[in-house]
Amino acid sequence: MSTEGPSNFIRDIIIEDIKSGKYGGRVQTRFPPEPNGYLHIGHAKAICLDFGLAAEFGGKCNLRFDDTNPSKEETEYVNAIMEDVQWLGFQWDGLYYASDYFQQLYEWAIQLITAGKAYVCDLSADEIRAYRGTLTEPGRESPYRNRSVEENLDLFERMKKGEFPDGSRTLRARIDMTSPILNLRDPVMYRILHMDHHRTGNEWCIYPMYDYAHGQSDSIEHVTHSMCTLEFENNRPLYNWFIEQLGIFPSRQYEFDRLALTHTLLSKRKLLKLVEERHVEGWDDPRMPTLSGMRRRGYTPEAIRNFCASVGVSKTNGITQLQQLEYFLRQDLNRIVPRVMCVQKPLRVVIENYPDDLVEEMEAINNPEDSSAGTRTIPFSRTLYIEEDDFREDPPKQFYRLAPGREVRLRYAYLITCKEVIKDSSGRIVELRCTYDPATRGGNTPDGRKVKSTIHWVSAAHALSAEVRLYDNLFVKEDPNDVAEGQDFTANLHPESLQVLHDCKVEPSLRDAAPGTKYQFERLGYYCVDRDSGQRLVFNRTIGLRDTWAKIEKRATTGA
RNA sequence: UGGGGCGUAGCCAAGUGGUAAGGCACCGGUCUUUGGAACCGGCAUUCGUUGGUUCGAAUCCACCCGCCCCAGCCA
Repeated sequence: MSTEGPSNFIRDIIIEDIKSGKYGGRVQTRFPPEPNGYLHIGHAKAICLDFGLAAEFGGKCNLRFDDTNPSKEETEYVNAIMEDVQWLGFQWDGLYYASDYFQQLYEWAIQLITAGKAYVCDLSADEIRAYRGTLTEPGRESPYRNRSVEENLDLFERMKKGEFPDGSRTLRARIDMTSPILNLRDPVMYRILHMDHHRTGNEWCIYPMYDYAHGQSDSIEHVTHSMCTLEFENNRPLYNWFIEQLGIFPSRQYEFDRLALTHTLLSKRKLLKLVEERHVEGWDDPRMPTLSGMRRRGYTPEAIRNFCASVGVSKTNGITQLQQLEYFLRQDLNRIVPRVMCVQKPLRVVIENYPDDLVEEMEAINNPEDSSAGTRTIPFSRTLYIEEDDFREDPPKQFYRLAPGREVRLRYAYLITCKEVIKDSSGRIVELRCTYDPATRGGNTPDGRKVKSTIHWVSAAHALSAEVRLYDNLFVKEDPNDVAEGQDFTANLHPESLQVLHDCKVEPSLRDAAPGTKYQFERLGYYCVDRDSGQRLVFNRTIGLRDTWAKIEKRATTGA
């Protein structure tokens, strides 16, 4: 057991519990998603906590699907969730479903009815709401609250048998209609729903509510520490009430703050709207904050886990800046991903004094952060492509890339000097005529001369064409929900969150790059091969490199 | 005077009576065949406010202010 390193209040509680011998030093947690949608980065924080704490203290963590509402749940989501949890790097001990417990829950309901702690109520949904009272006024007791145990037992059994239509009756806990805690004002335990369930089919037509299922499910699994997000603080009294009335294993619930990120939406309802209204291409669109979207974008599980660890666990409603996530992404990618050259916006360069028929293989380092990654060779020839942004006919101050008369280094190749700029009839620069210094092969300068810039390139005759998809934040504003009256978050959608470049040039070593493979395009950023890639190469930009020049240039144009 | 939570730097966050960790961002600098990475340095006399207790308060007490959650037969 480790008690070193950054802690948090839940971890501290666990350490205390182990020390005091509560639960015999055992730690059992669970991650309990409802299979009604895809997992996103917010869930990743919960997963890291649930699985991470169990692992740290030699405990176990179950994956339990909270599938108590058949109207929203599907097997497709169950499978996607399992895939995402494993991709993130975690393996559950037990795999369970709340629906596994339907029979036990039903028997416990009968036990509560028998004890006079639950009753069948014939009030409609509207009536129940009216009887519940308000935040400041107490509720009123249902006229059905004092039915006899026998009648309740009979009615509940008939509810189960399917004798009544949806919505006609509910089973309610008999607690206190005047409680200041709204959840305790005779909460509904069961509702009638004649609907197929993704696992139990038509076996049941009454389904337990979250509050009646969750705590008992934890208890059945002997969960010691049940973590959930802050909005469930209000449910804790009820969670405890059922466990106490039933006299079952005392699981305890602890609430922590939900993850929130700038420029990002993490509400299943809103993400669903983005998908349905085709603002994105699907749940795994690389701009989505879903784990499947992030995976396709090129995120690594390690980066996400490190990020989750960095934001900590507390009870404050904070909004973490996206840059913090991006930092951990770059950090991980930087040390594991091979470098390669890609020219996104090609500008032709002809080396006038380089032999027309010569092709040299230049040796390049695959990953300067990892010497075991070795080297590869890249063909060099007379006609090349360089990045359009790496040349300025009239270079501004502090721009030290290529310009007329200026010398720069071609990465791993030669030093070249720009002699002439060729334009088309419209004045657009179409080609640069340069000369190279044969003594600088590999980019070395035997005379010790310095050049201020090294730029990337690709041999025109050897380059492969590729499509590159550049992604930006899906939302322009930090808070996507910050909109004018009458608008919704879609008003904040970034019109250029996806930009497709169709004729990028990549070095030939990328010919057979398989989908999912990650690279750093030198000086540009991190990219990965999209699943759309085939005979035609398609890359997703995961994240750009930090760009100091862009910052300088922006500062200059903004007029600082 | 409904209940439950939370306020420490631009953001996240340690800290639980002994004189404000760390990370992101930002700003300098070193180094560099990626304007990347790495490295060095800077960045809260003050912890929502106001009082009080104390030799000593972000930590204890009181009041006030602000924000979040709860009135689904959703989870």
